[in-house]
Amino acid sequence: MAPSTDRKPSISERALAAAQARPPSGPAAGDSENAPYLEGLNDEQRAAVLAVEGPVLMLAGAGTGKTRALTTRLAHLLHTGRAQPWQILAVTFTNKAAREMKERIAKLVGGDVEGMKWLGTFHSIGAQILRRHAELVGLKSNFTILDADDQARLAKQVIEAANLDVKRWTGRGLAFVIDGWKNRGLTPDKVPENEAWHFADGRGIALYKAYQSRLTTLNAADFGDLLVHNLTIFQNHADILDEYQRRFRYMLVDEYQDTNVAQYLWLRLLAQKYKNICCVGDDDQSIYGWRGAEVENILRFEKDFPGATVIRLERNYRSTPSILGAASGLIAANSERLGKTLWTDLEEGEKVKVRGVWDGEEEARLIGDDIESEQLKGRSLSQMAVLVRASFQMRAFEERFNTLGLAYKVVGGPRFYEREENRDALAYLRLIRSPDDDLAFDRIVNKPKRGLGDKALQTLHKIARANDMPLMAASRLALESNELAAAARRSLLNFVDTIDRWSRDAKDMPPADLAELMLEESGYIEMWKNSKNPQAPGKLDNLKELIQAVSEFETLNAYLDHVALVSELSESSADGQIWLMTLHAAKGLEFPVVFLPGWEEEIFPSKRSLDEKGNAALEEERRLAYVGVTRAEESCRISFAANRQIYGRWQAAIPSRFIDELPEEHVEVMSEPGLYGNAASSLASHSSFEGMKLKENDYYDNPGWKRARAASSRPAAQAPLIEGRGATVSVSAPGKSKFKKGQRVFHQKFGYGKIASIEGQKLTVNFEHSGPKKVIDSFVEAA
DNA sequence: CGTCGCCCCTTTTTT
DNA sequence: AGGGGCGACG
Repeated sequence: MAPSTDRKPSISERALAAAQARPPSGPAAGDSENAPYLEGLNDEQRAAVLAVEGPVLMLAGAGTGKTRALTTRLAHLLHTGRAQPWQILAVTFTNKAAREMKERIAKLVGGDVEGMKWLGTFHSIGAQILRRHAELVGLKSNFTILDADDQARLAKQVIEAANLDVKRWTGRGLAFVIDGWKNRGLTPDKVPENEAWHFADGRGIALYKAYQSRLTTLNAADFGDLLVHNLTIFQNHADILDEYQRRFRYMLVDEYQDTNVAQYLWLRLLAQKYKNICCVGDDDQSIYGWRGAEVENILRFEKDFPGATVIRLERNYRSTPSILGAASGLIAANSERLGKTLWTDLEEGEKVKVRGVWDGEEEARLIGDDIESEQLKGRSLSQMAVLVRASFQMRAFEERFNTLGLAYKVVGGPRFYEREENRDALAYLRLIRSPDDDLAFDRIVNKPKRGLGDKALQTLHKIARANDMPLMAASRLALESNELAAAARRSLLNFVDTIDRWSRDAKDMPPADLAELMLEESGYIEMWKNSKNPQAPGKLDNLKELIQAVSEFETLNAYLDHVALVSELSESSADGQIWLMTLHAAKGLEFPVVFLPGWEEEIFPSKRSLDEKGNAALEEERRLAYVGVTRAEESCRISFAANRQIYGRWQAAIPSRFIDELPEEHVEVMSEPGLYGNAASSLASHSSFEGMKLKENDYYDNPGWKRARAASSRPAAQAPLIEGRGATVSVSAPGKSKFKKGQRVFHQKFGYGKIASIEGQKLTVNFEHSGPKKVIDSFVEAA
């Protein structure tokens, strides 16, 4: 693929020229357009580095060397003395991105990035600022940061307190609605009246208020608060805003397409003074709309910052033309785009492979086989990744990899700190740091059992509510009254005293020692040692690991903040391990070989996105597919299964519409490897491609296909077929079924059933054993 | 007070 | 399929 002739280099070239023409301004001691770190950058990247003054929007396609341009830009700012490390605000979206940026800058400028204390995620920087001014929003600086679980728990309490039906109105539901408001920067007083109906028949805003007031009592902030409180402080205290505006001479924002309104407002406030803000993003990779991200932010940048320099990075260094072509064809189906033309000089390479399989197990087996054969060809495991839509899809692969003895590494899998024992341990630590943390108190006051059961707890809650005080304080009050039974009182006294003692210990003890002491003395470790729960040994191991993690921090505060904001153990190196992760987690990464399983309707695109009205959600799914394909450098292998187990039930699956959208010229349809010799396989897939322009529903009628699955040990006569765009298959195209309503049919997985309705080739069949299901007609035969 | 068993929901995606 | 929540029992 060659650069198209009508690209518009003019903007970036102009920017480059302008940047070069501008005499070094400010204390630009070593300013130079020939600095060594600029070597090897292309013109656009260079422009992005050198256009330091004023607003800059960098539209960077996948694999165009965005991070390189970005980190070089930072190095340039530092190197030329335009800014001290602490005068630069650099925000990323994920911890991973922040870490990577730090490392790369360190390489460029040598070691000294520690001074860059304002490089981090929105949330970590928001938390940092909030700690300094917490009292202005009614918190203490040692406030607790709640995670999603605590948040839902608290929301549930609020719902209960309002005497609403907890079954009908869940804590998670309320937390979700409140999150939505916070994502838009709305405090309870700013939520439009008519949105009260978003929850509990019009009580939404009142509940939001109650929730916030509970948070204040608990001395806690949820994720959304970290930014919204910042906004409140900035808006109410001009002097503080001014201080930060002055501090941040240069601002840099990564993944700008993923920012939500609150983040946008936050950035705009901070940038008002110098307007040296550089936002980097790619509208085609916006995949966090569900979390409140607004692509509009990127689309209106030039309006917000008039005179902004816009630079496009369109030269892709990562993927082969086939992969790029497939991805471009796919994303072209979206309507709301700024539009970009990626190009590359790399060699053609292999086509994107698409493979249909019988079910999820077979898919995992074949991918496992592929991985092993790549390994035999000398590819290391860490060069390969399996990217799934949702984490429940990982299990099949983990099982298969375990069977094969392949080392794999899950990114963003079950979270370490979400496990029961670790959350308990953290609750102990949290209570030491912030005695007002009722959620922590509730969690561990009777764990291990201390004879403080429901009865006692209810009394404590009652006292706490009556006096509007935290449970810890209520406990002290209760000890001076007669409201508790004697045994409970003794036990509570002991508990409170112990907490007090630990709090004193905490002052002059390394946090890891404290953690160990607490877990021992509280009897918590003992509790698991005595437990006959089969998972107990593992839990004890996790607790050890947790103490180990604490030991990497100097203060308890630092550790707890880290846990709240990072929520993962530091990653072990992935040498010699296959990567297994969600598509979301894969953003920003690249791998020579990428497997994309599960491309089926209702999985990918997800059911939820299909249920949504309008096509915004569907377009986001498509962007996610685009992200997936563009992770691949050399080989991209998509697969789909005809049957999938979901919620423990077998479902017939339909190939994803995204498969149809891949341009034919970049796709190769594969049959099942291992069933063919290599030569035969490529022959089969080639001839199939030609021969495959069969009648529409022949794809599933293809006897080879069917046979392959009936007896998967027997070579299929012909590859499963998929045609390119247009003529396809078509699962989605209307066709006529050869069956009649009411007819009795047989399906290999579901057995016998009667056809209830027919819609094109999609049948709804009432199976005798497995109930009503939708299946493709070619999967059943007349019975 | 603790254990058993039934029923419900779950599966997006992350800070 | 699996886990959590809740009610019924010991």
